[in-house]
Amino acid sequence: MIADARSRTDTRARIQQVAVELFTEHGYEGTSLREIAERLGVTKAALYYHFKSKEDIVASLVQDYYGQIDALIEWGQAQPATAEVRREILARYVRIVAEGDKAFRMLHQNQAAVNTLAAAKARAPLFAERLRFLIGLLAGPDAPLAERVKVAMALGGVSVGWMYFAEQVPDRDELRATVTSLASAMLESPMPDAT
Amino acid sequence: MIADARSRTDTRARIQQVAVELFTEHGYEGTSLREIAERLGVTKAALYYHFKSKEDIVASLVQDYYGQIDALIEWGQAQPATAEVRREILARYVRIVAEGDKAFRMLHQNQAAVNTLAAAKARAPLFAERLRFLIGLLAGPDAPLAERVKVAMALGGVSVGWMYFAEQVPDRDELRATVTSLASAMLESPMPDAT
DNA sequence: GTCTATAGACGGATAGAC
DNA sequence: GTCTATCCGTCTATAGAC
Repeated sequence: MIADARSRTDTRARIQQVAVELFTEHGYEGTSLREIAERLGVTKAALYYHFKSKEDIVASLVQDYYGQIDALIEWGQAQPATAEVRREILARYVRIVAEGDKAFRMLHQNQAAVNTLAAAKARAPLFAERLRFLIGLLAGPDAPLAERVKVAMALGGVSVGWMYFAEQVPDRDELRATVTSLASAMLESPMPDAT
Repeated sequence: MIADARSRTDTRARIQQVAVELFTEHGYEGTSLREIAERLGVTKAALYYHFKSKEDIVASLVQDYYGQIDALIEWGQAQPATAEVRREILARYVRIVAEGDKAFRMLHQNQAAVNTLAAAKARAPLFAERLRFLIGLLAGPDAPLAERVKVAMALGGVSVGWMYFAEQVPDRDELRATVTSLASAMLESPMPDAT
């Protein structure tokens, strides 16, 4: 554990990390490879050794993140559809959001740009597609509309609740527990009467 | 009501409308003025008669939309802090989201780009700032963290719940009622025990 | 694995005619 | 109020030396 702890070829990981920061700050299209290279203290050309294009950088981030969501969906589909499983799916979802934090925020703040990049390759709006599966798992595939809306709102609440408070809270684990139990409570609450 | 119903100088409004569409599809930075002009059947230069810059176009959209939110916040601050007022604030918020629909989605999907544009002018991240005020109104300014998280989640749920279902639902008014009553129920529900 | 240098394209913005 | 023409900057990406 001495001398030049980073090195080897974690350069790739450092590029990803800086890219997340800058894409979050200035947006994907608003960030040039020059900026990324400068913050890393290398030149643009060096980036092209590790990634074949700018799009490839963001694609690697998308894959890392959505891979976790997809794994959760697969796991959920293999479980029985009980209330307890649903609670567990939700808890795991919150954990993914909480740990993927920075990448998650970046993707959220660049949905338009990221979706069009993805749309060029595969036919699938990223967020909406995953949300659809998660709603299916948590509400049952042919639950009435109001139930599905409730589930979507609970999941949306998780994103906003986490992202708004994560940076300003002393104890992130406590926040995670709070968000999880609030979202669970919403899932399990009966439908209110229409106003 | 005959002949050439659009004309006069609603060109400005048409530019805004097309801009919302394209910024949503390809992102703000991913959309060129050439594309906007082409879809309108005019040239780039024509746009500059109506807006002094590309940034100015998005600024006009931001102002239209956030002006409504700001008006709601002002109204709320002038009301007594009763449960009924809170329900009304929430109902009005949902109405703004539902009516501002397209602009709202565009702003959401371009947060990174839009925030940096705004940050250059005034020191204020747009979304976070408004959210802060709304949370203050709905939870009380020095409510405990968990309460504020609950409120943030309810508001976030409104955005996601509306945006995900708005395009695929037969009756938007019914969706609005559903979203409103679900969010209200969440606001008024007691805090669950931590898991 | 990182550099210098440059190709090649496209962007926002302006000038000035009509 | 819209057009043609053009300027100038920046960007992604590549070639080729070290």
